[in-house]
Amino acid sequence: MGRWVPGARGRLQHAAMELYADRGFEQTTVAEIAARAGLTERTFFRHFADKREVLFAGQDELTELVLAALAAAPAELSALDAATTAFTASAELFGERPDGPRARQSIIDAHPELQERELIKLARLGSAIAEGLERRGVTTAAASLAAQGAVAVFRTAFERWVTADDGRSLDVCLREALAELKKVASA
Amino acid sequence: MGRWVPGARGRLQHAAMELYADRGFEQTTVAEIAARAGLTERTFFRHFADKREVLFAGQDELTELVLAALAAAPAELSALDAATTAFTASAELFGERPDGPRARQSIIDAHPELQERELIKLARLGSAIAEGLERRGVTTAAASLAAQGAVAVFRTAFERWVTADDGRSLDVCLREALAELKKVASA
DNA sequence: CCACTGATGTCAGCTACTGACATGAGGGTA
DNA sequence: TACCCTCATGTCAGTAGCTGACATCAGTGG
Repeated sequence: MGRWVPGARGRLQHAAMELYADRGFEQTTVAEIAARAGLTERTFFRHFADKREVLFAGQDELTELVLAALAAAPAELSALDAATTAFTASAELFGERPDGPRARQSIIDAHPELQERELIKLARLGSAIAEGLERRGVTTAAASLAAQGAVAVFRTAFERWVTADDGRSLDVCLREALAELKKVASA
Repeated sequence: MGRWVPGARGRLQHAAMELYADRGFEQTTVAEIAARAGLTERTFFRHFADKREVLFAGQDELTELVLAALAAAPAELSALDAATTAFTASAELFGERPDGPRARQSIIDAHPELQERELIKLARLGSAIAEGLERRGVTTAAASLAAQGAVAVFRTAFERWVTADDGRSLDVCLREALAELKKVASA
């Protein structure tokens, strides 16, 4: 057996989720999270840049998935269609049932500091998508607007998927939201 | 003459802008800002909730201006058109020349922590606009998407206005960006 | 047998932020 | 004039997020 129990990072994430959900983000200290994970505060900050980041560890994978899907999208799709469709690939990350994402999202929704972090992650994702669109030949301005539109569609779809009781897939929600955005923009 | 030099709040804002611009946001301590303004650290936190908020003091006025303009917009305008046009009223806040806003924006652009704050302010502005649209009879989903679209248009237009050398007005930039979004969404 | 690596622990320190209490000029009132 | 009340600011002590420097020691490879 090794010197340390393996999976420190995962234990920290798990402990943080539980404590943030139980007593709230501000009422939880990093020392408490570390203790619950059987580690020290210093180790927490070696795995995560700050107290919020522990909830956003999967974000980079999301970006990679979406970018790969975007690069693989048929060339004849419009910028907005391509970007939105690329989000379909994110289902691979979230899984079939929205239960897990729902728990995490309810923590974020309850704490403005966490919303700030989520927003900048989404903004960066949007910038990455815009770059991906430019690589497809879309002009800079159009790419930026299409990317922001796609992110708005994703947010809407994700919220609906997480909230809804019916078993609609994220994919279906994305298509619905995309259609609504197009309708809104052409009215 | 009073016990204190008046204008404490303004002095704090001014000192913070200068120091953030000079040595960067993280390298500036609140104690230094307060000292430059002839006050104490404690007083800084009585005027501003945290170290970032000092740069975002005018945000509430922006929201009020835009909401008022939205309420006054002709009923026959589409949701997206109404929301975008409402941003025209913000010119009253920014002034004719982009020099002031440009300085502030370059500070924000250089510091992720400040971008986070800016993003949540914009998100809240978007939510407020969505509510305003619902009051005009737009459905919840369409209102949310139109509001996010309008915010994206505003961001694009604002950046262009602040960056550009030519003397294009914010108003013109808004119209351009709106046309581009519509084009992107209908392609 | 030894040197090196790398995840973790320990410790000291800075700074953002907060609560509790003190201060004292301005202004109103008897 | 004497009194008191308000309220922006000061003072002080304390919590907690976060960092740098250094120590520890199982595993690994030579």
